[in-house]
Amino acid sequence: MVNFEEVGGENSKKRPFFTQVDKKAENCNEDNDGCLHQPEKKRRLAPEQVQFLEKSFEVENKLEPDRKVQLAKELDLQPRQVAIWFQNRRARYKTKLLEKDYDALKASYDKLKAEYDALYAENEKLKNEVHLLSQKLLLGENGKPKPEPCDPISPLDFQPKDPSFSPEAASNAVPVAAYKQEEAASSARSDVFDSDSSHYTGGNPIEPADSSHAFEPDPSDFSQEEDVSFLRPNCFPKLEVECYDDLQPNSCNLGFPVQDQGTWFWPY
DNA sequence: AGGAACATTCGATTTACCTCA
DNA sequence: TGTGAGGTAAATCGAATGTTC
Repeated sequence: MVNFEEVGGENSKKRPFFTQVDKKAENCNEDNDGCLHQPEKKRRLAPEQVQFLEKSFEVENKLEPDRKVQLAKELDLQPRQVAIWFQNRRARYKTKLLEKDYDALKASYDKLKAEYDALYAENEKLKNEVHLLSQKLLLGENGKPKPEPCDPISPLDFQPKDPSFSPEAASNAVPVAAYKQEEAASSARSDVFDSDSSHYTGGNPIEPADSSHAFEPDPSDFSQEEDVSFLRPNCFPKLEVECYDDLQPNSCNLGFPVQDQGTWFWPY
C-alpha cells in the first residue's frame, strides 16, 4: 500500500492543498447562502494528491471500498472524489492504450503497404518486359519469315518447375486451338504459376490460398472457352501472337488494375 | 426462481479551471 | 490587460451489471 507521507514528503505535512473543506467552512462562516445554495467550486487536486493517487493507481487500478476510504482519509478527500478520480484515470489509461494500439496497427499497415508497393512495382516491370517481348515477336513475324518454333522462352526455362512437362510436348509446339483443349486436360501446367507459392491451391489458380473465399469467381465462368485465356499466367509458355490478340489490357489480373484488387472487398 | 432495492462501474457528456495567443 | 479558444481534469448522468434479501 502506498503511503501518502512517503509520496508527499514535507509538503504533505503542510498540506497546503487541503483547502476544499477549509474554504467551504470559511464560506459557511462568511455567508450561509454560499454554503446552502452554491455547490462547491471545482478545484483541481494538488500535485501531491495526484502523485499519491497515481502511485496507488499503479499498484492497482481498481478501487476496493476499503482502499477508497483509506485513500480518502489519507488525502483528506471525500471517498466519492477518490472514486471519481480512479474512474477518470481508468478512462485516460484506456485512451492511452487505444492510442498505442493504433500506432502499432498503423506501423504494421505501413510496413505491409511498403511491401505491396514494392511487389506492385516489380509486377509492373515484369509486365513491361512481357510487352516488349511481344512487340519484338510481332516485328519478327511481320518483317521476316516466322522463326520456328515461335517460342522465345526456352522450354528449359520452365521445364524443371513442371513435373508433367515433357520435351516432346514442348517441341510439338501446340497450336493455340489445341492449346485450349490441352489447358483443360492438364492443370499441371499451371505449376508454372508459382507452384511453390502458398497461393497456389492446385485447382483454380486465382483462388486465394486461404479459405476466406473473398475472391472466388463463379466456376461457371471457367467453362466458357473464350475466357480461359486468363488462366495462363503471362500466357507462358506458349508466347504466341494469338495469345496476345485476345489479351485484355490486364488480362492476367482479370482486367482490373492490381491496386484495385486489393481493395475490392474492403468497404473503405 | 424471480423480482425489488441498492451499490458499483462505465461511457458519454458537462462544467470549471487553466494556459496561451 | 482583457478576452476568447482550446485543452484538461473534476464531476454528473444514465445505462448496465452484480449482489443481497
